[in-house]
Parts: sequence; C-alpha cells; structure tokens
Amino acid sequence: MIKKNINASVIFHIIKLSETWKRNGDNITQEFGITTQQWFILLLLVKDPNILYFKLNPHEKPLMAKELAEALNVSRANVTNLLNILIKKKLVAQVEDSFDKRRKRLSLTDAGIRMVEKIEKVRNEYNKRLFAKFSKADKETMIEFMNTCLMGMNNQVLLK
Amino acid sequence: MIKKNINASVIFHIIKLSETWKRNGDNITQEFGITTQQWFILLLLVKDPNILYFKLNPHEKPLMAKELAEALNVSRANVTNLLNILIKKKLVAQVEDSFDKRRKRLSLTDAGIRMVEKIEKVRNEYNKRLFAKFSKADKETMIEFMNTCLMGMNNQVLLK
DNA sequence: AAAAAACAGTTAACTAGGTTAATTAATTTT
DNA sequence: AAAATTAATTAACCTAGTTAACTGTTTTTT
Repeated sequence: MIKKNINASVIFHIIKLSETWKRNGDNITQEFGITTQQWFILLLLVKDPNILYFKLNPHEKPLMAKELAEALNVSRANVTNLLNILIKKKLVAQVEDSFDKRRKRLSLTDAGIRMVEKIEKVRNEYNKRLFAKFSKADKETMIEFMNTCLMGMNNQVLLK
Repeated sequence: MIKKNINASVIFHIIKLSETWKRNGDNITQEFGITTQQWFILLLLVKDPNILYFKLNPHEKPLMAKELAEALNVSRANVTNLLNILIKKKLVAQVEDSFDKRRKRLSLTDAGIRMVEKIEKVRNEYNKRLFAKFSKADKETMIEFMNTCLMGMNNQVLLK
C-alpha cells in the first residue's frame, strides 16, 4: 500500500537513532540513579555549550525554571515537577533572586556537579567509540544537514 | 565546565531533530484524532516498507502484537494497552489465528486504511517540502551515516 | 500419554513525563 | 491606586512506559 520513499526513510532513521541513543543514555544515567531527562536538566544548568538552546540563546546568569521550560520545549508546570525530583535528590538548589522575589535562580549542588563530571567521562568515552569511524568533516556535514532540516521544520510550523 | 565537543553536538542535533519532527507529527496526526505513536502502529500494520524493522525482518503474514512489541522496542503489556485504544477507535481489528489459538492477528479496519491514506498525503507533502533543498545523494549520505551509527550503538550495547 | 516447558496474551499496580486551568505573590504599567 | 503582567506552584488529569502474576494453548520431554 505504501511505497518506498527516501524522505520517509531518512525520517525513520533519525527517529531510530534518537531512540537508540536515548535508550543507551538511560543505561548510563541509571547507574547514577537519574533518568536521561534529569541528566539533560543538569547539563542545561551547567550550560553545556553543545546544547542547541545555548547557541541561539546565550546566557550569563544562572537559569530560571522558566528558561528551562523554554529550552526543553515543555510547559512551565512540568519543569516544576522535574525540578522537585532533582531538589529532593539534592542535586539542584533553588535560590530566590534578591532583586526580583518572583524569580528563583537554579544551580547545581556540589553533589550535582560531581555527578555531571562523572557522567561526562562516561559520555565522552561512549561518544568517542560511537563516532570512531567518522572524520571531523563527516560530522560537520551531518550537523549542517541537520541544521538545514531544523530550519525547514521551524518554517513549516510558522506557516500554519 | 563542559567544553565544546563535536561528538556531543552531533548527538544533540539528532535529538533535537527527532523531537521537532515528532512534535510536528503530533500536529498532523492530532487533526485525525490519534497520536504519533498510534499512527506509527498503523504504519507497522500496513507494513510501510520504509520502517527499519521491515528491512531487517521481512514479514508475510499479518503482524501479531508480539511482533509489534519487537518493532517498537517496548514491552508486550504496553502493546496491549496501545492496541486497546486503537481497537476502541475502530481503526484496528484483532482476529484469532485458526491454527494456533494463542495467536491473534492484527489488521486495519476500513476506517483505519482510509485514515492511513489520508495522513499519507499530508506526510508526503510535508516531507517533500522539508527535504526540498537536498539531493538524492545528500539523503543517501545521511542514511549511510545513520546506519553506521546504529550499528555502532548496537555493538556498544552488546559489549555490556 | 502425562507432565513440564514455552508461548501469546491479559490484568493490575506502578512510574516518568507530559498537559491545562486555577491560584498566589511580586513587580510593572497605566 | 488599580490593573496588568510575570514567575512559580498546585491540582486533576492523560499517555506511554514498566514489572509481576495470571490464564489458556501448544510443544517438548520423559
């Protein structure tokens, strides 16, 4: 009924890749007692420069929950839930902004920083093996391709 | 604290791309009253040849729930839940296998087939615009890159 | 041929991650 | 001073996922 189609095939590959990577990510983070999603929040709070959000929105001050919601593309209420888990685990601390009492600034605790550092070693090792067969140019080609796709996707949304 | 790293950047691009695509997919399927996940099950049941699972596991007979679980990489119990929703929506029908009463064969109802056909038009149009800037060779390069990654990832899992 | 093992599916109780709508409190705008 | 906006929370809910215990059928073993 449905015919072979290279566009559809590209999409299915991207999804499969992302899912597989996430599943492997879960294996890694599980050993540290957190989920991939929770780990991703820790990376946002230490401002991992590889995260796309920071390329478009450079940040000086510690992030607020509102910005976290923006970066993760989820609702503000959901971020409250996610943060409560990380705060209960003593990985994240929330401090009232002294200039604007509505705001709360987020930062990692010492335990949070240590955890990110430990996971970072595993991640780098894992990625290094994963991409062993590719040259720097290969990777740059990939990134360019994906950036073009991302721009196309955002335009298609805006057209609505 | 964390340095720039092209490997990490590639991964974040893949994740972002997959998420954005999924969100846009939700926009499309929502209009038809289903989720992206439910739509994906419909595509598996009509054996969309672009799905990676069928490239590795060609199938003659109608799929069983067990195979759906394998293709989606989720638990058997979860598939029961997902199917119940689609059966309630009268998009999927389940028929006992006459040779082995344990098995139940799955197929789309007429309404299910019509829905897939309608969504198919929207999907093709969407993908065509999305990849307008790329040549066939570009797309093939991408697929090859992603296939190599996928093989690498599976090996890393097996090493455990 | 009876017992044991394997298989396909379901149910129940649970978790993670997500949503919207209503509410509180602080700060800005008019 | 009143109204509007902003940041965060809470409550009630949904979807997608899990494991463990169970039912019934078919196959394998002895």
